[in-house]
Amino acid sequence: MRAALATVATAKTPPAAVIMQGAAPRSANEPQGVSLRLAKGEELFAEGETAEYFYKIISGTVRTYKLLSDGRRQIDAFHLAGDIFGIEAGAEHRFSAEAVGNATVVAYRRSGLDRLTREHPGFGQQVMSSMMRSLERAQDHMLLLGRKTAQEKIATFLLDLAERLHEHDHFELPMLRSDIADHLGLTIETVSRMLAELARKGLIELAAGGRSVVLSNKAGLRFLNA
Amino acid sequence: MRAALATVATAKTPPAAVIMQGAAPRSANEPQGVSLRLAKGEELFAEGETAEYFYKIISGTVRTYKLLSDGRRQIDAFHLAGDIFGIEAGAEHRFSAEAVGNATVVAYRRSGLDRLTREHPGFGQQVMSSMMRSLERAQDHMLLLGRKTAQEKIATFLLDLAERLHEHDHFELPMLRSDIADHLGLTIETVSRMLAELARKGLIELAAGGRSVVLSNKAGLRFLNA
DNA sequence: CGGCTGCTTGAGTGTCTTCAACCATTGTGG
DNA sequence: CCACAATGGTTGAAGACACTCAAGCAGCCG
Repeated sequence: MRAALATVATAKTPPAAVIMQGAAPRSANEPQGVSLRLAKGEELFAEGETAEYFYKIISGTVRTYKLLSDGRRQIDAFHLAGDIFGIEAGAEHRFSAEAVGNATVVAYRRSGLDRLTREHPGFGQQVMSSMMRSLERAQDHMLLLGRKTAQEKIATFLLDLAERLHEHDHFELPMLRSDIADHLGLTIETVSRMLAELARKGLIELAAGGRSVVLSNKAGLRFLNA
Repeated sequence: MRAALATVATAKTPPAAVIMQGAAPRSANEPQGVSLRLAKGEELFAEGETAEYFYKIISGTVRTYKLLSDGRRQIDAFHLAGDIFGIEAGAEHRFSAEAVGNATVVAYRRSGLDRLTREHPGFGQQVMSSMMRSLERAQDHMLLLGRKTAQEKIATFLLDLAERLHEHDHFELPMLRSDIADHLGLTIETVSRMLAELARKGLIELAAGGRSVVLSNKAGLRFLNA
């Protein structure tokens, strides 16, 4: 899935060529970063690579995931506009990251993080609280993965996504069924069936090849949220 | 499960009576805390409560967990000696915490955390890196919950526990089958069956009412770890 | 000794998966 | 401009893995 280096921006070498494409926002509280355009499916970094940068999403969606040796995949999170991800305690990235669709991100040098948070306290807050939120999301997700039924998983996922996209009751799914499946610990068939079932029950409406979702009965969905 | 307040120490009111019981270690880098003795099953705090303190384990094991409305439980982590837990981004605890067996912890006022990390930089590091480790553990655990088979879950769990207990190949399980089940997203019967199966295959040995475990073939277990 | 708690084991069931076919949409080349 | 391949999604039938229900066992404590 590593995108051809010939495309828009090469994820592996942010510097030079790309730095021109988009200037990073440079307010008082925001340090300088390098803007990157990612094509659909393009890889930002892979598990085990040295973590030189961490990232903030400007637009689009990025998935971070881990693989088992036989190819089973767990997507631990979808990162949306404004989210920060890729900060590591150790030297290496502990998961891989790819753009779900076309996306724009800003890359910040990890090496400068200490100094950076000192010089831009607001940004430091942002990084810290983003890590906290990651942890909280991970904890909620463990409950989902370990103890919720397929239907509850889908209901929770849709409600959560609507909120994070700042949409009330209608939005487009940025990701494929296979992404949703690997995020919720299901198969694509089960995802499809559960969506169909929620639609049959009148809790949601599906359209546009199953990518457009209307939450027609949020209370009903929340009930499934247990 | 909230322990009777008559027992050793009352988890809900650390101050006064308890502060005498054990003095917190007071090195240059470690701020003052209040030492608490917890009886088996005693509750430290509950989901939704105001987070006044966070904790560091001196001895024993503490489980943190979330519940669904119908009682389904997900134990997100077991905390062992040296671990720090209970730090929250918001005002409230986002999960509940109980002692698995008898345990000793030190409680630190959360309100002083900012100042605390400034005055005791070493301790600040400890808190930060402990949060990072929590996040990493959570990410690994999501992979386990979402994509591993029952047998793989048990193998991973045993290897991980041995490492964290600083044991090579023999240790006592501090927790019940029901705790293991709720941590791994299984039932107690499946936990029991998988342990029996690993024993039958010669990868582990069980004794002492199933609480004593010997890892007789770690390579074999690691293979199941995928 | 008897009752309690925790663990094990067996039989049957169900939820989700696997395997497979089919359909819809999109993009490409003749 | 249409044919056709490719990708993504749906639906059905069969199967498997883990769950539920149930009984029995072991260790522990009063």
